[in-house]
Amino acid sequence: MTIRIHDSRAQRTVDLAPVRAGEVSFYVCGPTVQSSPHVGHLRSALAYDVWRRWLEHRGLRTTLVRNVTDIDDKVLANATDDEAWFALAYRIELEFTAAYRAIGILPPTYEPRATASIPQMQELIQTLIERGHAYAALDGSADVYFDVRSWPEYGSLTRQRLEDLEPAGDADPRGKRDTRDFALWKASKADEPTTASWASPWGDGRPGWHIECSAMARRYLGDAFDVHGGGLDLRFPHHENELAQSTAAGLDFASVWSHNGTVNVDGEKMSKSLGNSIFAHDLLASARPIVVRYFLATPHYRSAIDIRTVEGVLADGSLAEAEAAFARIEGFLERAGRLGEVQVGAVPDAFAAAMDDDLSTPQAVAAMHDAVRAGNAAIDADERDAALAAASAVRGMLGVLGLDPADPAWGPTGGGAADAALGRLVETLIADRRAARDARDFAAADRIRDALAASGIAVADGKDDTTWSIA
RNA sequence: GGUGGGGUGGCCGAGUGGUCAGGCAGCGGCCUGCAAAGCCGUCUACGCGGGUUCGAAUCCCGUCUCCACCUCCA
Repeated sequence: MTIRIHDSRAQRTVDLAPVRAGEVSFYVCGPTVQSSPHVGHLRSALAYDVWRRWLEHRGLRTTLVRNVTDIDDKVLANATDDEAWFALAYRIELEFTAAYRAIGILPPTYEPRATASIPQMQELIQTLIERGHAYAALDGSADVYFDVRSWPEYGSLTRQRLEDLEPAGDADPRGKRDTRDFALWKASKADEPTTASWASPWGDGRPGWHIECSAMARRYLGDAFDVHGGGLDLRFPHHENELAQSTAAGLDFASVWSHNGTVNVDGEKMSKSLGNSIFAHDLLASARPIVVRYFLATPHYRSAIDIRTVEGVLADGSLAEAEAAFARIEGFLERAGRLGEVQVGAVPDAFAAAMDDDLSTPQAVAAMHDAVRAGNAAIDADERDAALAAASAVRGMLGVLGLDPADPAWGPTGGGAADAALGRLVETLIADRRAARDARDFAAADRIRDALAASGIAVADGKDDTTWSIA
């Protein structure tokens, strides 16, 4: 078994060769906790959650670090007199945690906050200065910049030549040797709260955006690790700068650079200026959480996902299609469940081969639908064993994808006095309808069915029994 | 201008040389008292123009076009 993964730096799909045998280490860029989570954040975290589940399924131990950037220009900008920057950051962090959990994303192995690794960042900066790749600002401020001209490999991740790049806009260029140099350490400014300032050898200040990831990846995963992941939009400048910092400091850093695709809405990139951002809250209000996960996990993790609405209604476009497709799978498991207990079975070879090949979930999901169809056909043909075998394979595949409806993560499936009362009521009506049908009084039978339908309850007549479900 | 990724049937979305992706929607059939669900069958494909090849969505050349990044962004 060889697992292949696409490396953005090499621009090709490579065999995954862990730095430490039997263990795969991931560093994934998490959010800057400045405003509520949107679909793009969910998609990115989900992509690496599925990676992790698959690798674990293959018997590899995984360590996944996903950071929380809790100090940043925007965090400071969004703070108010009533809500300090650290209070804002924590409130938003909790929103992220809730959104991740809602769609079944497992907590990372570690989830470090940037503010808890300031000494490690300073150590890295010091190393860069000593090696001649960073310098204190020329204007006497406490700023420290990375010297891009000192590092010939700068630009190698995104294959850009220095001359083609535009100036980095992260600080007053007067203190820079080159406008494309970027900040490692940012001097405290008069209008910034003292709580957002740390002492350093170069003066009070706070870390630049990129250094935190280099420092935390090293702290939790070591000088060399396997996969650095994140959204495609982070490739430049963020990942380019991370790579430059870490390698210029003498670290091996990540073996593979992985980038997940972005999320668009009706063909346009989500952005605040267009006013078309879809927040996790919107998505979860428009579809069941498990369907949201199905919707986000089914396309390949490197392709763009386009969320289509129907005249702006989120629930009616591609989410509705996902609901229909997933309901088909659930319906099969439900029918099979009436024949006997459905175990969590082994995944078919086609599914495993697809997942091994750079996590090709579209093909893996196709294999799952094939099993659903075969299982449904077996039910129709009264082949109980074949039906249950197909169902257990489907459960196995769903489990790996984090989509098993029976997983407690999706909440209790029924139970409670109200559910029990509803069940008895519906069963009574169904018995009445059965009596009417036996008497060939179809008008009465249809009245009962219509009444149930009007309450959102669908009935379906099988060969020997009638089942019902809440639509 | 630089870097990277696309253009596949009504819609979404796989597929790097030769049998089928898969889903949603449609149509026909089976099943049903009628439905629903399910199963079977089925239609419209590979941006355009050349080329290589016995054979191309898949390789080569040209061309049109869309998008992302280069500026905070998962």
